[in-house]
Amino acid sequence: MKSELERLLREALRTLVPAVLPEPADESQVVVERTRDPAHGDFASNIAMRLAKAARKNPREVAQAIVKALPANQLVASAEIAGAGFINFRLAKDAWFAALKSVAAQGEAYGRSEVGARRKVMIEFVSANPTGPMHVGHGRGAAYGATLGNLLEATGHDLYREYYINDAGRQIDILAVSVYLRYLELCGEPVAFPSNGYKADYILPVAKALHAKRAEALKRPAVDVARGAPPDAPAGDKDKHIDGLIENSRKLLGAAEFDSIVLFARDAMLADIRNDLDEFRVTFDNWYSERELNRSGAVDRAIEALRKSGHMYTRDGAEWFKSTDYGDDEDRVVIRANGEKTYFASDIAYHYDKRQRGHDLLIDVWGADHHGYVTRVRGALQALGNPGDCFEVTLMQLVSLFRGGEKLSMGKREGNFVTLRDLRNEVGNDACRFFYLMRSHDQALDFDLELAKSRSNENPVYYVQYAHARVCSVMKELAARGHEYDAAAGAANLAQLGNAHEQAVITAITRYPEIVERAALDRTPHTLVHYLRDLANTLHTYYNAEKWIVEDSAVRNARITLVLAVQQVVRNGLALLGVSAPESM
RNA sequence: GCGCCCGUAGCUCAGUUGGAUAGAGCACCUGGCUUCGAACCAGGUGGUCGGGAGUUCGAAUCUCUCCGGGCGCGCCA
Repeated sequence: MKSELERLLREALRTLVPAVLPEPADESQVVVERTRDPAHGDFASNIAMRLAKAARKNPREVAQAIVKALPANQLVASAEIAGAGFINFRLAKDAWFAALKSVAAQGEAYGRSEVGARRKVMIEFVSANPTGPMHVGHGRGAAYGATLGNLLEATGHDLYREYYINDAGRQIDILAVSVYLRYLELCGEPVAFPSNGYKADYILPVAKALHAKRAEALKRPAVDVARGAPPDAPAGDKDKHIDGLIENSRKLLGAAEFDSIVLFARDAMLADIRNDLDEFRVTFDNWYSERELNRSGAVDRAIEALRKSGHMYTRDGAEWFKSTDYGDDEDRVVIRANGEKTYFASDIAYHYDKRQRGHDLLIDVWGADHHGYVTRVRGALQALGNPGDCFEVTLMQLVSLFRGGEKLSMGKREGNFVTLRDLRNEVGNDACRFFYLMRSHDQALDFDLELAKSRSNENPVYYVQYAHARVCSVMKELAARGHEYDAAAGAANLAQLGNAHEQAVITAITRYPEIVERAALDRTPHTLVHYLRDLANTLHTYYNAEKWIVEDSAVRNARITLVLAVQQVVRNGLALLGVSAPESM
């Protein structure tokens, strides 16, 4: 539910519409919105224009009829026509004070709602390949997904957060063989390292741990490992080199033993990722393994179900999903001519499985470079009998790193990328999350390390946090001067709040529930960030304009009530963002 | 070539289910601490909303077209 104020106003207008118009009116035409500029009124509505359009009437006459019919009451103090079809409402003070009191009454729950109607939503995000540490691009998805999750939870959705582990297929084999080759070096059996293997520093500790655990048990002659996989393979044939090494290793060790290296390497990478995310205040209800998905037979079952749907066919020895039936540019291979299943097959099964587990809405947070996959995954879900709108993807645009204005190229294999952990250590978790969330997800993000580090004091996160700390500070000062805050007296004397600054503050506070709702439903956490900045601004302005700790106890308690409400909202908002609300800075 | 994202103040960005005079931050200029923390506040300079055409009472927002930038178009994952 939106704010109480809007609900009441909407209701009042809804009863009016039939009185103004003889024809029954569509409820969607009852539009009540906040004005950007409070000078226009507390609420504004362009209902007159919409109704006039629907009924082919003169907008001005409609507006006049509405204003005339709307009785001045406890809610609305005045209504006037302004602009093209706008009606500006001035709300009665009682309405404002009721809203203000509800902040104190609800505390941490202020801003929460049930618009989600307990809909079961799964959000899957990050899902970085466990082939190395997370980089700054993953950090954006992590911050976004975690906060969107918080928002959905706060708005009454039954939320489930999941991380999909890509631990099947070629990439994880390459990780394993990279670790194994380093392990062989430690055994005194060096093998020429493939150019497209993972040769970054983080591989070595894993190899050492493996060596510590298994000693020389996995040692095989270098010549055998390298046999038929010449490192001098011609350019463009890099894959042959590493594929040969993988195949030889698997043969020499046996499939089970090679798999144990795969799992060992995977778990080491996952432990690091998990720890990184924990520190970044990003948590999941479940970590779902692609490997297990395969093992359980879920992939085969999904493919079988897809065959029965009649949207599969064979061509050139491969099996294809007819995704063009669902708006894709071309059909997609599910089972290759060599009998192996594609990554797409896993994805079909995984998303099918999510639905089978009872989630109504699947939200995936992907990098924008995967946008081409949305249609085919949705198509597969539809072919399997699901509604198309049960699947939603938020695409995160690229994060580019700059150092002193110079763009850094990043390659995971080479390991010359800046990790999320490095970034967090340099900038801090709070600033990091705030910075990631400041921009719309479909806006490319340029992250300048020098700027983020050297000027972290100018990061807007401090501006918002300062508002919170400032109220804490005033409360300390209040006690130091021998006053005690009397909440009952504050609530009883809200009528003392009347100046323009106080009105602006109250207006900002009452907008909060609407902001949270919109941010959740539109999947736009950045709007909450901007709101908090605005809210902090109104508080700082108020602080500089008026003394809060005054001799008159009625005024003093009323003002303290107001600023404590702001503090509560700041705290609630920052909590959704995963940013701390410090008592002092 | 096709698909998606973007183009708004000097810089970084909000605003885009069509609505009032297009807004912030940074930078720049002016002013405010013997008075609850100046990590703050007040005021000011700064705009062909990439160009053009269209739709209508009304377009930064919708349509078309052109220009510029990014990403993706595999029987890889």
